[in-house]
Amino acid sequence: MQTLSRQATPSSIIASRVADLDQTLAHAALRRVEAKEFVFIEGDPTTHVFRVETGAVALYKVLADGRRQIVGFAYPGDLIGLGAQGEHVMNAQAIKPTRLRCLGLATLHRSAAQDPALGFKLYEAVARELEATRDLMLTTGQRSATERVVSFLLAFSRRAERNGLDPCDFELPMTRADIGDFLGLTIETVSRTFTKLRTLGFIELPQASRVKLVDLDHLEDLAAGASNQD
Amino acid sequence: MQTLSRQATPSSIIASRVADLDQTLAHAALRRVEAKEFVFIEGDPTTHVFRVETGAVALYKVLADGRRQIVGFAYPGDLIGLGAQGEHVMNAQAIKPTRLRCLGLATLHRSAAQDPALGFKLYEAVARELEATRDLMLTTGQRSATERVVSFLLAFSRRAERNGLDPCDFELPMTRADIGDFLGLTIETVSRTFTKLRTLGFIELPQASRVKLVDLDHLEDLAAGASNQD
DNA sequence: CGGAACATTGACCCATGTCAAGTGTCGTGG
DNA sequence: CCACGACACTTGACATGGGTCAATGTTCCG
Repeated sequence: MQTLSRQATPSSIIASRVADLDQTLAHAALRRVEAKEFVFIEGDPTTHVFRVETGAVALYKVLADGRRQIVGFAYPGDLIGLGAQGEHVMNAQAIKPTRLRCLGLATLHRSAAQDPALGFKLYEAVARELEATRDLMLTTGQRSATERVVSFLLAFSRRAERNGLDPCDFELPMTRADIGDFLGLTIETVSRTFTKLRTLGFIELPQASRVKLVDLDHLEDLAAGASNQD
Repeated sequence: MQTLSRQATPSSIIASRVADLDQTLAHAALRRVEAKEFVFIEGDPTTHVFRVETGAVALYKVLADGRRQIVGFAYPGDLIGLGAQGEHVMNAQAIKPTRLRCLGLATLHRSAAQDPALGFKLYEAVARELEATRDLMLTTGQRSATERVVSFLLAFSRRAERNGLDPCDFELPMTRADIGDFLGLTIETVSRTFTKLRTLGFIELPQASRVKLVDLDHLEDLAAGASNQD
C-alpha cells in the first residue's frame, strides 16, 4: 500500500512481542482469489483482515455514476481491511491470481486487548497507509499527467528494489485503466504518456505490461516538475 | 479532519478506560498560536500530539516548486500529529488564532504500553483520518470543479450540524486559496464556482467568508454528479 | 484614510478528456 | 495449428474545463 511513499522507519519504542501478528498470520487460513475476483466489496461486514501472500489487489471506491478511484494497490506483504469500522467502505479486487492469509477480526481484537504492542503495531500499520494515501493525494491533486505517471513508475521501481527485484525492469500487474483510475487520468492519457516517455528514450516498453526504466535521472527530473520551465 | 466523510461509528469492542486520552489532554499544556503561525513543519521531530481546542489548522504538503496540497483541516476536537514516525512529513499551520492542548509523545507511548485500550483508540483515530483522506482522494481524483466545491460545502455543513451549529449558515475559516489547495483547484476556479452557485440561487454569499446554503436538494444533486446529463 | 491582502471577473489558451478508428495479443474451440 | 473473438492498448482528431494572466473590486486593519 505505501505505493508512493518511501519506506517508513519502524521506530516502535515498544518492540516486545510485535512478531505476534506475523506469527498468527503465518498459521492463518489461506484463501485464493482469481484475477478480477473480489476480496470484499463496499458494504460487506468487516470480518477479517487479510495479508497478501502473492498476487496483487486493487482497493477502490466508486461514485454513483461509475467513476472509480483506486486508492491503493496491495502487494505481497501488505495488509488489507485494516481500519474499517463495522463495514467496508471500499472494494478490494484482485488484479491477478492472488493468495491471502485471513485473520478474523474478533481474534485480532481479542489479542489487541491483551497485548499493547499489537495495538500499537496496528496503529503504525494504518499510519503508514495514511502517509501513502496523503502522498498520492499530493500527486493527484497537484501534478501534471506526466509527473503523475513518472511518479507512479518510480514508486513501483522503488518497491521492486526493496523486494530485491530489478528496479529498472519490471512487469506492471495492472492495466492502463487501473493506472488511470489510480492517478486520476484517462486510459488514453496514460497510454499517450507512456508513448511520450518511450519516444523521449526514458523508458522502453517491450510489451504493454513490461517497463524498462532507461534514464532514471531524466525521469526523476520529470517527476520533480521539470518541463515546467523551472 | 474527517472533513469529507460521514461520522464514523465509534464501535470499539474495547471500551474500558478509553476516556484516559481525553482525561490526559484536559490537563495537558495549552499552547496558543496566531493565524498563519505553524504548529509544526515538515522535518520537525515529532515530539507532541496536539488536540485543537479552538480555531482551525491546515495540514499540508508542498512540492519543491511551491505547489501545495492541503490534506485536511483540523477543527476543535481533532487530533493532529498522530501517525508521524520520527519526523513530521507535513506542515501544520493555523488559519486563525488557535488554542491547542499538547501531549508529549513519550507520555503517550508509555501509556499505550500499559493500556491496550489506548493503543486501540489511537488506531481508531488514525483509521478515521485514513478514511477521510481516501474520501478526499475520490473527490480530487474524479470529480469536476463544481462537484468538488459543493462536496466541500456540504461536508462543512455536516460538521457544523454535528457540532450543534446552523448547518446552512456558517463562516468559512479558510481563504479561497486554502480551499483551492485542498480541492486541487485554483483560486479563480473556486471563486467562479461560488459565483455560479450563487447565480443559480443555491447559495448566498453575504460576505466572502460567510456561506448560506439555500437549496440543499439541488446542492446534493450537484455533488452527486448531476449536470453530467445523467 | 490608506494600503495590503483577499476576492472577483474577463479574455484567452492549453492540457487533458472525449469519441472514434485501428492494432496488437491472448486464449479458446474448431 | 489456425481462426476467431474478446480485451487491452495505441493513436488521431476534436472539444472543453479549468488554468493563466491581467485588471478591478472589496474588506479589513492600522
